[in-house]
Amino acid sequence: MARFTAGDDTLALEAATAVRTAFHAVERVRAHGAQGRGLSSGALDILMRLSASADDGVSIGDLAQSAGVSSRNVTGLVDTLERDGLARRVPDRHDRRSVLAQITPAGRAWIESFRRPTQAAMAAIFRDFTPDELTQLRHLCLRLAENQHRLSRHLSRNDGTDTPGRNRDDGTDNTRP
Amino acid sequence: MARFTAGDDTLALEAATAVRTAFHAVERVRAHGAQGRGLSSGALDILMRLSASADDGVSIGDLAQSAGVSSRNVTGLVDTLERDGLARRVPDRHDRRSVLAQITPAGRAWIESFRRPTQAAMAAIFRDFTPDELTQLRHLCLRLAENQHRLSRHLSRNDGTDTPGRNRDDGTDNTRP
DNA sequence: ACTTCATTATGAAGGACGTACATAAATCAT
DNA sequence: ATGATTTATGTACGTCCTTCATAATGAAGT
Repeated sequence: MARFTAGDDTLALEAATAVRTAFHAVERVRAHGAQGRGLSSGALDILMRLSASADDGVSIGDLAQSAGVSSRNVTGLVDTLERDGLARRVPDRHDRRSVLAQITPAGRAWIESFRRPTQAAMAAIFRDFTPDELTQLRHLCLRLAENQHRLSRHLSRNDGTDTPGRNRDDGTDNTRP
Repeated sequence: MARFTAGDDTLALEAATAVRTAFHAVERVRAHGAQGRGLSSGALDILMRLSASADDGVSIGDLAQSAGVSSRNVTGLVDTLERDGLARRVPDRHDRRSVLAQITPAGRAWIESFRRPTQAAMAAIFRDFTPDELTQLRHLCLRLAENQHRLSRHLSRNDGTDTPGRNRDDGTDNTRP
């Protein structure tokens, strides 16, 4: 399905479209699996990152950078998690501007109980994928993300605006007018 | 990045997260490439499908089914395309309930001029992917989508509600309370 | 010490996607 | 002919994500 045009350089476009379709597919199944549990995909992403990180928390900016979204967005997602008691905010004792987000015990419990149905859903959607194929898919996707990161860094560096400054950017186009 | 927990059954979860990240990466680059052109990802998806289909148009429902989203959503996206003059609605002479969406010459022109910058962007984000890897990625993603489709069909069939009817569903959970 | 610039998180506003439910028109089934 | 079903869409809503503006804090130069 969706062959679109028959070119040879269309390969990348087709792959991109396929990634989009796959994302929607995963999202749909995940939403169904976590039904009632009511954590949306963005919030879940952040919660997983918190769960994987050190216990003293991660700053909003670092979360934004690793998730590849704007920091404003992460603020909102952490709001959601905090409202549900799955995460908390603590001040950063080294930089009082910064806010560290931590996962709470309730958050860990949530993940634990969330693991089973979600993994069932994932097992279903990844039916007859071999472990090799899984790792391959994961590897390709992460390379994609890495390329994007490098690319956006490159773009934001010489994008006309002659900001010679540091610009340790998070991959977001926040620098554009 | 994002190893999360060290299990063996976590592989699927990691792959799913990677797909999500890859999707965001592609979206970001695509948005940058089409900057000013202002077609959002959903609308673009529909436009591509229209461009690939027969000239007499595709019904809203068929579009929804193939794109894997609700038909209401497609209605909105076609609204957008129509407002921009890239698509038009024509009545279906065989079924007067149905509405066929067609791509307009302006739509084709848009795609033509959109092809170059977007392919440049895609080439950039797929840097150092071999053609084999591209097709592999595409293949894996489409298998994912196919699994989801089958899965949701299966779920909606015996989901408690004893609708013995035909239920030629589009993969959406429209049947749920 | 004071000023100036950079960064951090967040408030405010908005666009887009996507969903569920309800509705009108048209078709199908009996 | 009557009732059920399908089709698209109106209405209402939630979430994600963005940009711009702002207050608090840090860093650095004079």
